[in-house]
Amino acid sequence: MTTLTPATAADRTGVSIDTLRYYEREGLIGPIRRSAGGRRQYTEDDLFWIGLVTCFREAGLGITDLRGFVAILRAEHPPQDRVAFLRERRASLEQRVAALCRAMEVLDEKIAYYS
Amino acid sequence: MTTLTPATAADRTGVSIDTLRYYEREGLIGPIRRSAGGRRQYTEDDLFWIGLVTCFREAGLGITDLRGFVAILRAEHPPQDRVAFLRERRASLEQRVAALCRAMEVLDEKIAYYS
DNA sequence: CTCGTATCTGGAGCGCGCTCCAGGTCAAGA
DNA sequence: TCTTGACCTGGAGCGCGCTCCAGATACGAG
Repeated sequence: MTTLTPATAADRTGVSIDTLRYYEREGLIGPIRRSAGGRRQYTEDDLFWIGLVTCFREAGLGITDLRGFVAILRAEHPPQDRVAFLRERRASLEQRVAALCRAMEVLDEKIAYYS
Repeated sequence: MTTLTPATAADRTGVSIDTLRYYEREGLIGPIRRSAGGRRQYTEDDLFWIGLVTCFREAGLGITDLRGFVAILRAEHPPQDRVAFLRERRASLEQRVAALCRAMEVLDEKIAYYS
């Protein structure tokens, strides 16, 4: 199975090497497999997971939130706990969208005023 | 004209006194009128403006962004500049919404999977 | 084998957005 | 008048999310 160097993984994901190591330290990804000499070897699965993390980071979730997310998806929580957790997260994202929409309404109002 | 103490303004806006002073230092609000003794006297207009700032902060805009917003709305920029600026801001908010939607789609997928 | 580059680790540093603190001032009630 | 509490200022401190650094190690090219 082909693996990727940190540089390649960083390039493919758009996340810096330092940040990849930081995410790993924080338990958001990995632990990434190592070569005999200790160098990280990223797999395509790792990249996919990094993509998920990035997606949530871009949506504004904090590191702690993501740690919870990772824990839920990995650990042996009963399915209903997972669903409840995921719905909670979804609701908080909806609230963020609502806040954004309020701000956009204000902007639209100002735009209309100056147009 | 009736004015409000810092405590009341904080209470009415949901923004802490420290943060109100911080916003004022950063030029996001005010400058707030002072009493003879130097105490701040907030007006209803001030509260309205604080509400705007809060709205944008909740939408995730940074202090620097808001300073730009304030500058545009206050200063003598030509209307077309203002409109261009406001449209730019709106576009970046739309991108945030898009990022949130992507994250929500991932969540929905997981929710469906565990349901 | 040697060189040069990539990577490793632990820890320090940084920008943001507050938040808190010390030490002093103002003002309303007893 | 005296007390008490809200408020003032300047500046330090803090949590987050990286980002950078030093010094050591791995490893592919020549």
